Amino acid sequence: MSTGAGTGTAAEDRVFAALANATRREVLRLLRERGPQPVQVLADHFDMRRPSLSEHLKVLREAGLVSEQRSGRQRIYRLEAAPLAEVQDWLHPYERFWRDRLKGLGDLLDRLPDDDRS
Amino acid sequence: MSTGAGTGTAAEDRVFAALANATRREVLRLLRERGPQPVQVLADHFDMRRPSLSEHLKVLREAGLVSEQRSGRQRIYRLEAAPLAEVQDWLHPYERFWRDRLKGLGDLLDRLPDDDRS
DNA sequence: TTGACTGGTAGGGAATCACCTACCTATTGT
DNA sequence: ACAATAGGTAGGTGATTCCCTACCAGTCAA
Repeated sequence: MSTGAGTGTAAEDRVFAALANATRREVLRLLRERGPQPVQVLADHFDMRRPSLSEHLKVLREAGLVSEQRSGRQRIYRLEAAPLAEVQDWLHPYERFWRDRLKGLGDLLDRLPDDDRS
Repeated sequence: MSTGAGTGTAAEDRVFAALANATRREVLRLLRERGPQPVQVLADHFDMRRPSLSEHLKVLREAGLVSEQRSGRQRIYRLEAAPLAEVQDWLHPYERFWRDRLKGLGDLLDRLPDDDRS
């Protein structure tokens, strides 16, 4: 609980809300695939005015998904993946549901709670 | 790509949008921990009128995250975890970013694109 | 210092969201 | 048939989202 990871609070909410928008997910993909980039380069990929992208970047920043580093008059945005690790943590308890289902015994487990063994 | 998984389309959008709401995430948790349940039992856990919960269930249904099975006058909702597997697939290419960062060589990788090796 | 450039903030508008109160349908029990 | 129960749909409202057009602040180059 050092970083407040996976507690199900406001931080979690901000991350999921940030990921709810396709433009913002695309920004994350660009930063992942092309490395850190200034705003304008990012903006070239979208059919959208720059101020709108700036607001998306703000949402991502407040969710901790990107960081900015000033370099002259540019702001270089960089992917910060740590909150995505928390999403994976959130996802983890669901994993056996799709795994088990693939093995064909999902129906049995679906009818059973899982908190007995937690 | 058989089920249209992870293509970055409307289906993906519906799943992320569904997960953006804390009430809906809580519904998923309840279905996971307690197994399939009728609407009313789910509704007891929320400070919200039943019609509102019904709409949340509709969003979850249209995202493929729950299914309903009619049993008399009840509707039993069940967790459908397959779309969450797609979220995990979406998450996967980001994984090395938080892993590598933990090892202290994140800065190097952050500055490099990753699509060369894809 | 003036002008170009980068990128954020202010404020507004249309659309969507999340809730509500009615109301409707279907099923079950008497 | 009638009343009660389960749960969805209709329609309305305030808040939030996502976009826009100005406009402002900081940096660099002449």
